[in-house]
Amino acid sequence: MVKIAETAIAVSEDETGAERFDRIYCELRDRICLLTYPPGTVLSEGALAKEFGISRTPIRRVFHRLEFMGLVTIKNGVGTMVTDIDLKTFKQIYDLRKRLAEMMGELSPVEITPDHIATIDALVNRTRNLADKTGSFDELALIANDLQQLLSNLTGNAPLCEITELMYYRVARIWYTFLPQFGWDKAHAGQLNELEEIRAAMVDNDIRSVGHYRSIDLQRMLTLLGRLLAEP
Amino acid sequence: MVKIAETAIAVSEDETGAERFDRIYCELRDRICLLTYPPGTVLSEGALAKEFGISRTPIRRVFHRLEFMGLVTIKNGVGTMVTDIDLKTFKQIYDLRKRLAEMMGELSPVEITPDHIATIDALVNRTRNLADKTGSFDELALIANDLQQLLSNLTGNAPLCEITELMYYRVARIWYTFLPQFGWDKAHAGQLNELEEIRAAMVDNDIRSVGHYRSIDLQRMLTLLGRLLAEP
DNA sequence: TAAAATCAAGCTGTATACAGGCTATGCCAT
DNA sequence: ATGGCATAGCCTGTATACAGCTTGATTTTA
Repeated sequence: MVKIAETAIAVSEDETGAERFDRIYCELRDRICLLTYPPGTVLSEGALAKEFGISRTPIRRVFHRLEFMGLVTIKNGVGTMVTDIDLKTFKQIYDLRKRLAEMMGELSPVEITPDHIATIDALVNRTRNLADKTGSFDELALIANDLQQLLSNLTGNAPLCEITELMYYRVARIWYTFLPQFGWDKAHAGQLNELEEIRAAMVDNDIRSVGHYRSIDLQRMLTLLGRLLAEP
Repeated sequence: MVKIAETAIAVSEDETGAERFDRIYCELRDRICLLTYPPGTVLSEGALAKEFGISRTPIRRVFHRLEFMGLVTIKNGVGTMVTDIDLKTFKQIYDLRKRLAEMMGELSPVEITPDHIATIDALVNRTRNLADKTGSFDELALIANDLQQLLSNLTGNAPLCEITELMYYRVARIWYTFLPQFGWDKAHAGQLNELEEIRAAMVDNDIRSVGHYRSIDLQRMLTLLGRLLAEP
């Protein structure tokens, strides 16, 4: 979760080692994706160890995972730096994600349950409630994260889930960077539209269409981005 | 194997930390993929640390990477065990690899250079030389590894390379397990055929066909496997 | 005899001290 | 004044001792 305060509160007494690892990993990942740590930020093992009240060892493990996810670069003697993604790679990943989204409906799709519908309904409502809260890009990003997680669960092909998630988090903050440039109304309307389209497809138990809409939305992002880069 | 002796010799004096990490990582990965460590094998940090003449710390880092690659499972208090892949997951990954192979020719394909041709020629020759060396499944597997690496370099889409490689190594040993059941002649002829088809496509600078042939070969493997499982 | 509790041995997880690498600052020589 | 160099301070990398967990054998008890 994403809010730091909440996370701190949520720490249970009898937390196991793996749980703590996941908690800290998600925490740092979200800080990077929400630009709390913008690209170029130097993360110190020692400082974070002190913040979380543990030693450097588990923090190092989290760092190595973040490095594997492509979110940081670890350099001996220098530090651990939040990566910056160039536009070329960004486009490549979006191309890839478009294809992966379409696969979602084709490789081992799962039956859609009322739980799934309830989840997407909640996301639609959260987004609707943001209609007049101009500039709530953070909340928009959190909804996008949850949508990604929901869509991940719509295929029984576990490796495809993994890969989709990997690519999502690798570019999430770049998307977040450009969000304000689209303007609040456009960004909000776009996301609401995608959510409603996906919801409709889910109600019809038509996962192929879900993937199709997702793919269209990724293409839309690429088009918008290209226009933004051409204008100035 | 990756013979231990050779590896030991190959260690240069001024090896950097990252280089040593890669060396040990590749070594253990290959031992797992070539079934030197069959599924279920328990790997001990202490034992391997002693073998490589270092402490447990860097070995642990390698273990965590292997876990991320899906090749081992680390359990606190128990040990680090080589994973076993069920057939369902195996099929899912092959389905995924088929799609990824086709993307190779579509997403940012690179220009094929004489170097690439030389590499594929060498692989074809190595395979031809195995014609009458019945049972050299190890060498066949090593050639397959090198082919995978070559194909990875035929797309400029780096994330696609990563993912393709990830999925390859995750099922490599399962493929290797079934190889003897196909019989030497069939296994050898199949691989030689794939290599020659891919070579021809590369000579024509037709990466799309390269991916297509690769995809066909993956499908052939799935079909053969299905037949094997149906017979007994 | 059988079931339950105990203990021992092995493993990974953590903390910590120390070694090694990088960088910037400041001094010294030119 | 400036270029080169030494050095201090930070960082990550490594080694190691210890804590915690799991499992299976052993002993105890009903």
